Formats: sequence, structure tokens, C-alpha cells
Amino acid sequence: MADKQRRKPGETRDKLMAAALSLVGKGRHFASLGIREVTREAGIVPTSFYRHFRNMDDLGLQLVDELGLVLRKMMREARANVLQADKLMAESVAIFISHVEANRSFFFFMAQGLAGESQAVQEGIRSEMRFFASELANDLRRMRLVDHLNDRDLDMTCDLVVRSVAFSLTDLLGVSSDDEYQIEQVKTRTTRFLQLIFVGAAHWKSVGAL
Amino acid sequence: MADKQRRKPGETRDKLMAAALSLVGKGRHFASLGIREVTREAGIVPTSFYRHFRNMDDLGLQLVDELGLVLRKMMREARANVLQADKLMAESVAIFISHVEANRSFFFFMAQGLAGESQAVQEGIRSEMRFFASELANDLRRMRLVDHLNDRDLDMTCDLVVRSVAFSLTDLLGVSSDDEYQIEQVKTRTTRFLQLIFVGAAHWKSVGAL
DNA sequence: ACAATATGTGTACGACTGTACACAAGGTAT
DNA sequence: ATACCTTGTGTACAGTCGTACACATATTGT
Repeated sequence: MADKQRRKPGETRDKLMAAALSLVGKGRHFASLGIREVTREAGIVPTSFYRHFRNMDDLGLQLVDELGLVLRKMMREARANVLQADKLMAESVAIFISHVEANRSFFFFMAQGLAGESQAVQEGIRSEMRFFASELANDLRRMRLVDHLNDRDLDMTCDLVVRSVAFSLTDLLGVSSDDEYQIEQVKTRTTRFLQLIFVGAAHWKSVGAL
Repeated sequence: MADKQRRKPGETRDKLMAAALSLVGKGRHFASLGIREVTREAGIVPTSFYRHFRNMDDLGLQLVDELGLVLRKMMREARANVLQADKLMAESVAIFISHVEANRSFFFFMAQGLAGESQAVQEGIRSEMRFFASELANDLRRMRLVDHLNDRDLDMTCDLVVRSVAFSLTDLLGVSSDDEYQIEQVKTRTTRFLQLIFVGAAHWKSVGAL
């Protein structure tokens, strides 16, 4: 038998996930990936796939979990760097964009998964977004920037914010990662979206009561 | 040879597109569909596919064109039914939802295509959305509801509106089509999103100038 | 009426697919 | 040291895939 080097536990598993992600990053859609294709990309024999995943959907679910880690890291960084309220949105969007650039394939996967084939993956990603929105709401409460909003309206606002940013993902992934100009465009546009939303939130009570 | 009935021109072509759409409506992802699968669903021999499309991407592009027709029909209906400004948003959202329910598969295809495998399909759908946003801007101008906004800000607002509604599509397609309660939830939430955005737009100048 | 064209059918083939199975080799526990 | 368990490999097979080709029929143009 060809040399079989067993390394750290989980290494092959990681290679498989990385391989799937890499194919997605190259423009393939996750739903169209096959087991053989992924194992080939990972440099592993096809049957070995089953040692780690039951099928491609299973692999997708585990990717969602890892995506969650990426998002949490992003959130932590945003919390650490966004101190003054006046630059809150521009800074946050910048951090978001830098994370997308640093983990392009992951966010490709996320964008695809939102309307993907697997119900479970879809729900997983949506759940990550809900979590993100609720954390955002907590932060805003803590910073006392939205005292005039009740919880329900704040949740709605944060939901809309997260959705808008998520949609910008589609724009961002559509432009080449070294097209600085286009990226800047996406950034300013997204920032303006958020500003518009928060202007709305600031004046919401007056109309929201009806 | 088995009976070959040639009917109206374009009939088989339509059957193929309908078959692909039907598979998508059943939960499959367009990117994972194969030629054989689609022809099988259409009740047609595989090789006949090539009489009408060069490949699956080609079929996808033609579906985008048809999707454009659906959207235009929706726009026309909205223009005809939304007369008083105070119910503008709730009415529009209701019309949107009813069209989604009536053309579920089409909108599945649209949601998938936004992060799909084919660059061309992706661009096509995005282009439809841009068109929709610009038509919306025209209508709002004509109704003189946004006189305080300059063109650029109006475009941005409409862009955000269209994106928010498009994202709600994901919610809507995620719930069963006969779950009236959930659909109502999506409807009210989407409407509130739009209201929030327009409240923001109404007060935009004060902050947008900086 | 006849030729040309467009469209659907049947057959064929090599490539690729998912997955079952037996086996080998490294890690771990006794 | 021995037995086990986990993980990677190799082989195998039946099913599916895209697509090339020759052929049949219906429609269209003359």
C-alpha cells in the first residue's frame, strides 16, 4: 500500500472541509459538489470520506459551525475596535469587508447556503444571522445609542442591518478581490444603507406608534 | 420509432424550462441539475435538449428572461392597485407575496441565482433588480412622495428597498406555502422594514449632508 | 410536389458517480 | 506483547452523466 501517514486527529477531516471550501471559492456551487470531487481536491481516496462525514450535507453542516466561529471572531474584533459612536458604521463595515476578503470562500459558502439545497444548512446559516443580530442589539443597548427604541423595534432594526450587510456580501463576492475601487464602492454604499436605517430608527417612534 | 408528435414551435423548449423550474421548486438547486435529469422530468429524450439549449447555463439565462416578465407583470399590478400613498407599502408587499406564492418556483430560482454558479445568471438577476429599483424610483418621483431627496439618495433608498424585499424572499420560500400565519409574519415584518427605511429617507437630508 | 430545414428519437460510449467490501497500518488500552 | 479500534487504501460494480451520431418525421419554402 502507498505510504499511509496518519497525522493528528481530525486532520483529514479538516482537509476535506478545506477542499470543499476551496472548490466553492473557485466558483463552484456547493450543491453541485460530489464526494469524489472533494476527496480528489483533498488528495484523499474517495472511500475515506465516510470516515468523517455521512454525506455532503453533513459536511455542509459542519462548515456552518466553522462559519459561526469566523463570524464570532469578526464580532469580537468589531467590539474591540469600534469605540467612538460616530464612526461606528463605517468602521464596522470596514471590519466586515476585511473579514470577507480574508475568508472569501467561507462567505461564498454562506451566500450560497442561504438559498441552498440543504434545509439544514439553510437553517443553520439563518440561525447564525439571528444570533448576530441579537448580539448587535445587545451592543447597541449597552452603548445606550438606542434608548428611545423598545426591544421589538430594536430587534427589527438590527435584523434589517444584518440583512443589508449580508446582501452586500453578494456584491462584494461579485467583484474581484483586488479591485480596490469596486470594494470601496461596496463599502460606502453599505455604510450609507446602515446610516439610512439608523436615521430611520432614530425617528421611528414618531411613526412606529401608528 | 415511437410516435413523435411535433406541436407548436417552442413547446418542447417551454417544457424543458418548466421541468427545470419544477425541479427547483421541489427543493433541488439549479446548479446541481443535469441535462438528463431535466429532460427526464420533461418527458423528452436527452439528446433533444441540444435542439434548444447549448447547456444548462444557457437554459438558466433564458429562465432569467422569463423571470423578468414575471417581475414586470408584478410591477404593473402594483402600479394599478396602489393608489393611495398611505397603504403603499403594505399593499406592495402583499402583491409581492401573492406573486411569489403564484410563481414559487420562479422565485426559488431567483433566490438561488443570486449566489449561483453561473456568473451570467447572477448578473442577469442583479440587473433585473437594478431595473426594478430604478422603476420604483421613477414611480416615487411621479407620486411626489420624495421631493426632498436628490436622485442619488433616492436611488440608494430604492436599492435598499429592493434588497430588503429580495431578502424577505428567502424567508418566504422557507415557509410552507399554506402556512398562513408564517406568511403573515413575513408580510408584516417586511412591511415594517420598508416603513423603517422610508422614515429614514424622510429624515435623511438632515444627516445625509455631512 | 419536392427539397430543405427544424425538431424529436434511439443507440452508443467513455467518463464519472456513490458506495460496499476487504485489507493494512498506526494508536491505545490492557 | 497482545488485542482492539480508528483511519486511510485499493478494488469493484452498477448506475448516471454529457454528448456524438445516424435516423425519422413534421413543417416550411419553392
